[in-house]
Amino acid sequence: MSAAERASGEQRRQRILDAIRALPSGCVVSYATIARRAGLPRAARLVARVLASNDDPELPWHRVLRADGCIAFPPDSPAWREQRDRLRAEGVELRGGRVRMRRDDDLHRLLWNAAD
DNA sequence: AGAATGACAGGAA
DNA sequence: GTTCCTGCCATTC
Repeated sequence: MSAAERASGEQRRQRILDAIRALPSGCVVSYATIARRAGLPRAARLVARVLASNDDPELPWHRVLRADGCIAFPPDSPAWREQRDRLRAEGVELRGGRVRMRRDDDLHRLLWNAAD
């Protein structure tokens, strides 16, 4: 088990927030990718919890999507539209209700893994 | 203490 | 491509 996986709840939360803050504008990744980046490869749901309880307005939460490219909120809900708008403002378009991110996700994972 | 819940994932069918 | 099912982590009933 890695050091990150042995970390306390608060430490895990900070690692996850750091991983999200590292996302550049226009870059979208999945919850699982953030979890991996935080050293917690099985904690995708924890990432969701952390985001749900986040209060930092500077956090680029809108760059985190489900693995299938869908926005995690209920379709057409206020939160869903807000996330779509924020993404669109960064040049990320939704096609058929989802973002084309197969390649991107893999690319960023590879870049991050390569950097580790 | 056990069950239910949620901004989830990955493999199977 | 899809939907379905099982596994995950932590919190809340």
